[in-house]
Amino acid sequence: MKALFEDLKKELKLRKIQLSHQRLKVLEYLTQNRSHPTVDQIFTDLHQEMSTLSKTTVYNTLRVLVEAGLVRAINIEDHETRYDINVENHGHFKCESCGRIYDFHTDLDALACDGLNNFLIKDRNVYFNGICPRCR
Amino acid sequence: MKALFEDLKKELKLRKIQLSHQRLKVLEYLTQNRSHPTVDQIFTDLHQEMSTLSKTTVYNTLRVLVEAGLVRAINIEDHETRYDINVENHGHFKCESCGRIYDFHTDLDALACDGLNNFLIKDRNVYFNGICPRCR
DNA sequence: ATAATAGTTGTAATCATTATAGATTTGCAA
DNA sequence: TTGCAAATCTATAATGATTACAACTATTAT
Repeated sequence: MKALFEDLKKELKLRKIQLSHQRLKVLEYLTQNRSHPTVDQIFTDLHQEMSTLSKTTVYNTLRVLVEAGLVRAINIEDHETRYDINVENHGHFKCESCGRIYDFHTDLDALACDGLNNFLIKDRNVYFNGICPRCR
Repeated sequence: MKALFEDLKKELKLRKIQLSHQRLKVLEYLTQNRSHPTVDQIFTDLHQEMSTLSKTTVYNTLRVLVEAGLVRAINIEDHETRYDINVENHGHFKCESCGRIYDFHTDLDALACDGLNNFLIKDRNVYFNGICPRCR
């Protein structure tokens, strides 16, 4: 199911998280830009139409959204965190050549993992690296 | 199979990578400290016995070892890379409470992944987050 | 309406990592 | 062995993403 802006707004209301103008804009941006943007990309784009927006606010908002479980942080790259509105079960592939990050479907719950009895698993991430078809 | 220091040395020789004193020390450290140390931990510990060691050398050495495929970089945390001498098929679990990183066995190759036809997969990482048994 | 709380902003600080340049060591040929 | 080029190491400076902070603004509750 694609996460819809209106549904996400309801979700935030339910959790008693204030729907400020800035937060809604960031959330809307993420629903419209599913290419796993960085903070800088989000900030730069939104700054065009909201000249008073602060980068700190983008950081704060993303932290709130991640904590609320509406957004997923991707650390497939060592140096810069990316954000994904899609929190469903899926993996990420990063092309070493062009840097693009692709989603792929995979069933993480089906992944057998010995040695994690009695562990409380809250979050699962699968990151692959390699070369994408366009770059081969 | 546990990676043994002597075998790793041979592997480096085969690949024509110089076995400098510093590189061997870092490699030996990793075989003896399998708790996924950070650069800072490696540097601080080795600095005790090699007072002239530079942190830059630790960074350079780790890059060489990762490129040679002898060491795996772990980016389960956003802010600091950890290093693992174990490059076999396994996943990492990070406890949100105590910060410990656990290995767990899992067969990544068996992970079905739709949408990656024609992708050249070079590396697979699985990161889980949650609470470990000690902290529950 | 007013006070208290939450959110935003801009700047400064932090901190892991990388760049750089000079010093040292190593490998190899004469 | 000697000498030289290439590789490695070291110390310091620079970079750049993220966080801390303090003042300001908006929202909520009484």
